[in-house]
Amino acid sequence: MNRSKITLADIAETAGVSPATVSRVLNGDPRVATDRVERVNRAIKELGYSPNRAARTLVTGKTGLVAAVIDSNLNVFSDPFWGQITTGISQALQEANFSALLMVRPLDVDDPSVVASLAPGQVDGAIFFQLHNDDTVNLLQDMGLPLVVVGRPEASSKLVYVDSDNLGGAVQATEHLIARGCRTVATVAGNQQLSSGRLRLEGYRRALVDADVAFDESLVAYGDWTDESGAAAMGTLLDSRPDIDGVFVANDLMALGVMTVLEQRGLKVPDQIAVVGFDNMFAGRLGRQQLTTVEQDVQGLGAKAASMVIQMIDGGKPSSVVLPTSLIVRETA
Amino acid sequence: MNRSKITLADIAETAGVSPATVSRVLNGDPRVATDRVERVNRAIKELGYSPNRAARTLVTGKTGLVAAVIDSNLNVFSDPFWGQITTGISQALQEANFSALLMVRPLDVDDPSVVASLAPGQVDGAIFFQLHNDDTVNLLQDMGLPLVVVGRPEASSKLVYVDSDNLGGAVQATEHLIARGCRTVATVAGNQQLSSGRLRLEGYRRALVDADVAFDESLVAYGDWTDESGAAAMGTLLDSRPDIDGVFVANDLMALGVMTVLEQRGLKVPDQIAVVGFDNMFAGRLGRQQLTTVEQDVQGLGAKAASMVIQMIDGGKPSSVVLPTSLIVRETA
DNA sequence: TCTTCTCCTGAAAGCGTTTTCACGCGCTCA
DNA sequence: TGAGCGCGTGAAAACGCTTTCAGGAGAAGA
Repeated sequence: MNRSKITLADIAETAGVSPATVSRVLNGDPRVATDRVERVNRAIKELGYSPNRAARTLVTGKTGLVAAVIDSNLNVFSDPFWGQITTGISQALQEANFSALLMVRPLDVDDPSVVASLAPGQVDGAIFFQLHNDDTVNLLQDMGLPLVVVGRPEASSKLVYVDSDNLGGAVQATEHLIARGCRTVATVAGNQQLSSGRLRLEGYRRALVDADVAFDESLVAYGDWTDESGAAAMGTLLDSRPDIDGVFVANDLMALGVMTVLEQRGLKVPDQIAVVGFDNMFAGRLGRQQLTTVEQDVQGLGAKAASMVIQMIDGGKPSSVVLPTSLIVRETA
Repeated sequence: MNRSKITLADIAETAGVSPATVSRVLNGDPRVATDRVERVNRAIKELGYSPNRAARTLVTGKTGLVAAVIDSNLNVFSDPFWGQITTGISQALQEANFSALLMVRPLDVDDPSVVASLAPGQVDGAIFFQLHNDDTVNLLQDMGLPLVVVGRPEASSKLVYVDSDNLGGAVQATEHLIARGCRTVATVAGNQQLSSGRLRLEGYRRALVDADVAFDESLVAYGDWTDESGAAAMGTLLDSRPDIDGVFVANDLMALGVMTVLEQRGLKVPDQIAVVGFDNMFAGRLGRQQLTTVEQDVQGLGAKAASMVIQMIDGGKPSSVVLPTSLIVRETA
């Protein structure tokens, strides 16, 4: 049970070879004679040895660590996707023998601590989540840190990102509503501080324009992604525009609120008013129906981000990626 | 911009002192003359130096890392709490100058890789999430790894854990139903593989017994935490026992399904049937009402786990903790 | 047979810190 | 005034690994 201190030297001794040889075996150097490889591996297994990361890092300069950085000012906390994304990241990193370092920090203040934690030599790369401002990230990039952003940075930014096709998904959703015959299509938009919120609204607008329908401000209401805010937004919308016969809701949680309001007002879904959500968060029914929604591959988002960062660490220059979304037609539209 | 290689030796040189002195300043050794401290700090700022973790780890033997380990066989992924817990952990660790290492791995197979990643010297401590089997964890504990479990391990286990008061919360919820006059209280239980599922069911049972109501198997249906399964369970329940006038649902997502079914069947909530959930996941309305539910402090759970692990790293022997839950009475019961 | 390669191996340097140890200095206390 | 003390400092060893370098043993070529 005293695994306390088994070093490479120990196993060199019991295997009767030099430390250098052990190191070579560990790193798969093909030049070592097979019988020695055998002896070394046996010794490793026997003594239950595992190499000391710190020592290895010290000489190679590679930490084997990739940081996943979340702006704590952002409430991604309660987002159910957060778990899936981190899972995607963690597993993809793991397969490439990296570990994920989790950092939930305020990014907007000029906090030197986050920069220090990510300075060269501390981690090999980093993945940032949808940020308010890019300053810190740009600084780190200039310092030579391989990094990718999950979500969409400012258009002018040079940052490499990976994102779901929020725009395309919103277009699909809205087109679907138009195609099924809705004449007055409204939207409950999400937080416009976030690129996902902006793009889903823009997709709605674009689909309308493409269908030669004028964009009408009075058909847009804003929520903050919560079910509550969705309900409130839908209420406002209906009060001013009772003629609405279709609504694209920027996420499923708000759609939950929307469905509730529609039921309270006795509006039949989808006959009187059709509803499309975004996220595919609920497998089951919302009110009387199953929600038609846009699905995104959240775990894939994380995995992609991880593989891109690894690519950059290996000296590659991957370009930004937008992952496709797909419309899942169920009962509400 | 060439932060590439600034070492302690560099700043020793520009400050005109020995490396040893710089190290002492870095570690707040009080014995260094104030003017030298001043000189050193100036040099540090000037050169933008930050100490190399690996080198430090190598000599001190402390990594400054705490692993957060999740069984990937478990689908905590989609659990919205996962984000909050990790946030709690990450922030609490950060305050104590530790970093969180995220590991999503299969724990039930005899995977040596997870043990190797957590062997002494790789991390200072670990936090495990509700596990199916304790073998790996016990092994690591025997190897001297400071660790705490989030969730409830087997009763016989020696593991230190932190958990919400699932039992107490369920008792509260059920008592509330009884107190408001429900005569036939059913429950939609969660996954019985998980301690939370078992304890919430047990709490329901205990509250009944305490109120001198016989526990009746036909009033129990099982779901798997999803809204779909909640709806199915409630349907089954009502088919066999139309006399039910109150139901404790083991989580809010299933309660969402339950509410839908009740509405479909035209049952008035809470007059004909009262509903209490668990988790306080939805701020808004479910169907026509706002859900009465049991709230747990998820982020606090993570923070507590982190502080306990730190305590253990510092040589302490914290005992297990059960965090209180509270009943939030709204409209459905 | 003697050189020249090739192949495998070990010795040793070095990665950037912390920490022990010893030293010199200026005091205080007999 | 001399012994002793505490304090601040630097030299150097150590942490566990990788990697360069050089050497020894054969094999191949002359």
